[in-house]
Amino acid sequence: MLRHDAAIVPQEAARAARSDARRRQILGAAVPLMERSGSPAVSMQAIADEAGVSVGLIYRYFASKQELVQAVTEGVLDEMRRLLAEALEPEQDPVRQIAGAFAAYCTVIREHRQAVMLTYREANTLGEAGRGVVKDLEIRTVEPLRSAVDAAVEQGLLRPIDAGIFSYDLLTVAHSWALKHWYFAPRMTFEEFLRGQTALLLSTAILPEHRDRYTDLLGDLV
Amino acid sequence: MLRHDAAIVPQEAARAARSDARRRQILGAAVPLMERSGSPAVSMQAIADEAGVSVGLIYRYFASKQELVQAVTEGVLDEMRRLLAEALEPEQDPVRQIAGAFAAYCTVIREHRQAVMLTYREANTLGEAGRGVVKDLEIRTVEPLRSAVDAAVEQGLLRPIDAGIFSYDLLTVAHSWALKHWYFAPRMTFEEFLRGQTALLLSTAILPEHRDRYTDLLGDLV
Amino acid sequence: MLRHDAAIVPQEAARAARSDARRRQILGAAVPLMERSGSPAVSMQAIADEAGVSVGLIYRYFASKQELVQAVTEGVLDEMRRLLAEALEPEQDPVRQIAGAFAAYCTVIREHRQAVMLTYREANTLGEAGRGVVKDLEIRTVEPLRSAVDAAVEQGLLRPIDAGIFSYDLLTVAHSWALKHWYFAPRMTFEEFLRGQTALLLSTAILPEHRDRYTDLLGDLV
Amino acid sequence: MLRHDAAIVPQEAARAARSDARRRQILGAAVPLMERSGSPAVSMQAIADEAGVSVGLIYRYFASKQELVQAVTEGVLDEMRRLLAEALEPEQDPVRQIAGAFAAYCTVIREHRQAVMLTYREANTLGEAGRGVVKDLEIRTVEPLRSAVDAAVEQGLLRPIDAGIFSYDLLTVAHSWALKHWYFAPRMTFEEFLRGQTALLLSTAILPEHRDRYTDLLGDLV
DNA sequence: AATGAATGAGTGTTCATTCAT
DNA sequence: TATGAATGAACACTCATTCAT
Repeated sequence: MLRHDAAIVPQEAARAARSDARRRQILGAAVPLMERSGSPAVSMQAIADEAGVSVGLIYRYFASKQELVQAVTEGVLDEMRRLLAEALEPEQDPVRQIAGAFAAYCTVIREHRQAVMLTYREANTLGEAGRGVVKDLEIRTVEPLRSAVDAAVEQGLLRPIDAGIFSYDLLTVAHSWALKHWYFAPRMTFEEFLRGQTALLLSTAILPEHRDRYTDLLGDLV
Repeated sequence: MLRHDAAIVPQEAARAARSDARRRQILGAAVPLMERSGSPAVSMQAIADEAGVSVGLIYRYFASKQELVQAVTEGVLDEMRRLLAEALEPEQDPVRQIAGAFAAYCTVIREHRQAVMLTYREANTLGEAGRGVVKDLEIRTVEPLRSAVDAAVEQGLLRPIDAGIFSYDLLTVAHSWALKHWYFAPRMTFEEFLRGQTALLLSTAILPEHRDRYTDLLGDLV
Repeated sequence: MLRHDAAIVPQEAARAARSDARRRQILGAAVPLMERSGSPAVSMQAIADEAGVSVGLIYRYFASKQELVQAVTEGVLDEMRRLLAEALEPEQDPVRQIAGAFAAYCTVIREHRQAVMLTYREANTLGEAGRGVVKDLEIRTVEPLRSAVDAAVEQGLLRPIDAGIFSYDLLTVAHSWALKHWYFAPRMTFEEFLRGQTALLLSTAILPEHRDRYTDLLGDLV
Repeated sequence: MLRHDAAIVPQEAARAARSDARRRQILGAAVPLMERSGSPAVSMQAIADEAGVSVGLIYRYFASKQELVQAVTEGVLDEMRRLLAEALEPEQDPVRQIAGAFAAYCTVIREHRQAVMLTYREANTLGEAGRGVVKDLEIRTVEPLRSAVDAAVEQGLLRPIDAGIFSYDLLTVAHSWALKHWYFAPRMTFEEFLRGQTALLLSTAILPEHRDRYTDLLGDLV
């Protein structure tokens, strides 16, 4: 019996691995297409062609187009969250943690503008369940930022602002490099955007008596 | 000849007026449908039914669905701009002008959440030309805010912040009541959102020596 | 107002007439195809081609394939009923009425073997509602036969047989010229089938004292 | 060589036995599915799942779905024939043989209504060859009935009726408990159906001078 | 100016069949 | 022998667009 199991289990593991690879292959084809044109404009045939598989095979891995769109959106959001978590650098000072996280967000968003726009576009076409997942993922994404803000307030570095509002504003403004790219990009470089927004938003929050410690972040707005 | 002209011109004017009424009738049917479901999910037949006209007639006023979607989007944006302009109250103090404009934006957005989301959704499906119009309209929308910021900086009430960035951040944050409604709405009332955001964003910018004059706007964050 | 109505009503009547003609055109194409191959084997495209219209147009007149199949089946059954009613000759003697109706049934069935088989095949693929209509039509079809049997029993010409069973047996046996055509056709002519079955089934029922009056129907079986 | 053969032959027999078991396993899964829904509505995957084998394996035993449908139909017909042969009780009197066979037919049909309907439905979708087998099986099925009728006629118990017609009518009427179940079932019990039809059909055929011997069969219709 | 019948290309989805393992 | 992943043609159905009236 043990031998039997020993023979079976790796076989099943191999199958699961192949199956996972297929899913990734299909999603990998679908993501850029949907980033470019939005899910309604992308046909299953186009995805199949891009992935180099047949239409029928997609339906072996995703029950419907709706489910595929859902998986694409969640995948993109999860990837964003992962990248953001990864981009965070360890930092003792909570204010510098906030600034670092904001910079990390902006940098990742700069590299994945299409992905950000996809999440805004598709979030509304998803069903109720799908929307729930999207929300959860976004809240988990903001989490590091939020806890840094909480810590900074607790340590008396920031005014007693609402961490929920402030961290979401930071995320929203970071997203605006993608959503309002046509506005910002012709007017400033990404670095100027990042520096300007950091100064603008942080100068809000830092208590006057601690500003001197963050002149590098606040620039002209000390 | 003169008489002829005299007879024709009003006739043409009447025709133009009727034509305009038809356009508005069709757009008036299309807007709520597309706000609810997004343009790809709304068929020309559905719009015709809603408007009480035939499909064929729509094509007499809009060359294609694409063009109708464009007109819907522009119409919504223009309506937003108009409403915002209208909501602005005359105000001498530029800082209070900013606060007033932001409050006006938020209030209008609160009443037209679907419209805001439509502009984000459709903006990316429009062609290059369409996108240009959208951008122009948005810039014209921010204009009152921007010039108030400029004036406030000039009068030495605000730090020397970039008016372009700051006014766009204000717009973006106002939009977030629509875009992130699922996040904010369960956590606070609209009034709390408005008061909190106003204090948060303005406290950034107002120079310390002038803060006392705006304690009503800054709340706990003076 | 009257003049207005006078202008409108014929217009609508004309439209209804055209619409009816279209329905008939589509059904006229669908019926022989489905008689030949059964509804699942006939594609909407094939029906459209046969009718010389586009697929889309079919859906203007029938909401779904299911509904079209239903209409085809009902149409065939109704046509059968109509033909049978038409083939009935006025006849005083109820026994001769029965024989005449049976002969009429067989004759119509002989000309529409495919149609009979279609009704047997499709009846089971129809939904509950559809099945109801089929049953009603069949019961209405047997009605003339049934009332003739009732009359004959009442007048003491037949034994006290169950008219419901007997008339349905007559229908079933008439159908068997279509359903078991491969069996009967090589063994006898249609006339032999008709004469044989009439004698066989009627000799059952006629009371001995009246048999002499029907020697022409009973043949060797008097 | 002999030893080789001796080793091979049982091996081949074992293989054939296994192969037969597989066929039965697959058919056993396909029959109820197709009885319920008709062959076009049953996918090969569904049959494989029901049988607990893979799709591929089905194709090792049946060259195509068509062939499987054929085998299912033949299997059902053959099973019907077997059951009917089995249900026949030894009986000296040919008239009682006829009545017994008819009762046996009706009883088996009552238990296998779906199977009967399947044979009517599928018979027309089979190819020419398939139809041939179906016919042969049906003729073999009627055979006991037919020879009983022949014997009864020869012994002077029945009028000189055509045994081919009469035995087929008996089969057809027996089938009508399945085909017209919606009509008969709400109007009478199965026992009433059987008794009524037996009396009705036999009273046709039995010569007057012998009727007294069969009052139990003829009921009111003696 | 206005209608809506008509088109047909295109969509998402299914499923009989094959074949590498 | 047995699997089930993979194929792709076919299906029912939709809808932007046209055009005779």
